[in-house]
Amino acid sequence: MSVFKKRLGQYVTLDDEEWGPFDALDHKEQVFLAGDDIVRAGDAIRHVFIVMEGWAIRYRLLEDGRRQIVNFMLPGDVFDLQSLADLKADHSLTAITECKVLVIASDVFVDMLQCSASLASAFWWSAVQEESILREQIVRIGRRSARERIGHLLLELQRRFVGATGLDVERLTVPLTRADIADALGLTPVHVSRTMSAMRRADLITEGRGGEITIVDRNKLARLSHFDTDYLHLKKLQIIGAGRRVMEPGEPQRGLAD
Amino acid sequence: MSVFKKRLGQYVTLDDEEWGPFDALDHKEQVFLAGDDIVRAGDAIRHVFIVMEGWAIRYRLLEDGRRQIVNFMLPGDVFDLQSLADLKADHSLTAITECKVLVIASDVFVDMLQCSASLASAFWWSAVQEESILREQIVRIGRRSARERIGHLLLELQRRFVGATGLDVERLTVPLTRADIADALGLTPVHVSRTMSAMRRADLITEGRGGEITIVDRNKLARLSHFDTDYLHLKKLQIIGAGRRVMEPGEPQRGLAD
DNA sequence: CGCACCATTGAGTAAAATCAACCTATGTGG
DNA sequence: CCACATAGGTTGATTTTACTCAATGGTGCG
Repeated sequence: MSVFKKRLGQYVTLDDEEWGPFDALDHKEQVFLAGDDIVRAGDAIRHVFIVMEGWAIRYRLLEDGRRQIVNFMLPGDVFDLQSLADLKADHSLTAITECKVLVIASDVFVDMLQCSASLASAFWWSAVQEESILREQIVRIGRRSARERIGHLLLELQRRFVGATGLDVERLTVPLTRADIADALGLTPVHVSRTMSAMRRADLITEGRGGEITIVDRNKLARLSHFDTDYLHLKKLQIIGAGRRVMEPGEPQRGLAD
Repeated sequence: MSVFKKRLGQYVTLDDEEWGPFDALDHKEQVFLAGDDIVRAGDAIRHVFIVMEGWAIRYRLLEDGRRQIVNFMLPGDVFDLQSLADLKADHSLTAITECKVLVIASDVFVDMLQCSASLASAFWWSAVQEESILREQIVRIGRRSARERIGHLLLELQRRFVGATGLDVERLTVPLTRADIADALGLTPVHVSRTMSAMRRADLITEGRGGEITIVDRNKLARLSHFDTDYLHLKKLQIIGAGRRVMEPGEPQRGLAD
């Protein structure tokens, strides 16, 4: 099953028939190399994109070169549903690793939403989750210390990655430079470097070759970063892997760092 | 005409017939006093709200009492379209002045959207604009100095207020304490006070009785704060008042601080 | 009047930024 | 295979920005 269906599956469970109108969509698949722009600020957007593989960033550049990364697009993420409103992009989207992306014309996409209430509901959840992630990003930057910001972001990325792939990995390969993390969290690369060094010394994370970050003790890091998954609006937890439990919809969820 | 229709009118122009399904909606009107909660974090949301009068804030509280205001709800603003996805609120909404609010059951609202493409498009724009305002808030907090943040926020609030009321006011009555501004911008009240004093001394703003803030030179403040209205996605400018010009849809817009 | 709430101001401190040097991998061309 | 360039990460010294703590004063209200 595609990462995309797995991701939406975190909110609703659709059977093959319900996926029908989606599977029948006229679409193309496009590959972007690391560094390629997917959407440029000012572009008229006429397509909906779904990330199948790779990571991308959504960011704004200020006149003087400062950059703010607004959020990260991971496998399974959908953007820009805002294109349905026929507007110009107010920010840019760039692949930071090689990305495989599904591209669907906005009008075709709208037709699909109108003919299937269950698909519309699933995509609506996706849009709501994205907005919720933006709000959490505001809280993270506005009211947390550097260490809390970094820990919180790592936990979010890890949790979102698990949601899309179903793989319960503590060891996440994060293709982000110190500058990327800094521009996402409102810090400088130097300070990110120092803070992450301190986090390594405090046994919160370890780092290996090529951006591989391991969260040593998820609960401890979650406590220190005040991370709580509520804002991701996950209705159930479906994890595939050795010795993992599978939760049913409706089963109450632990609040912290699951 | 209601502030609400005026606000959506910034994006689309609908005639009486097109507004029909909206006017026919079963709704109630509710008044909240300053300090009243409109939505509490954890509540199941089953209603769409439209602010007719007054100001409200959307915010999250951290465990240790820190507060982050995510955004401000002004007359004409619609929330929570996220209720259409049947989720629990991950944040709270509180009136900061007396608010008159239209309350519509989510399912009734969805029915209306489905029977009118032009209304659906108008509300979709409203949701897109809200998300765009969130992204700009991230940029503001993440990559701007205290003075830039305050100037930028004041300009946004002024512009949004003009959009909803049609009154081109330089003198905006902002019902916000220093603590509110601080919690919105990731600062402390003390620093907000100091920075705004400096802004008064620099003739960027003046302040009168009861939170009345006048933007002395909008263009100068916009330049200093790097404020640009693009992210508000306004298609046309309709201003009522002495000696004001009225722009037609399609007419190009100036980028700065209009 | 006395209380509550808010804004302001001063003094000292802390967190993060800046500037700059240096180190390590990786990749390139001779 | 080595010389060199590039990009990213780290570390030290110093400065800046914003925070903290604390006192003071105004305003509105019962």
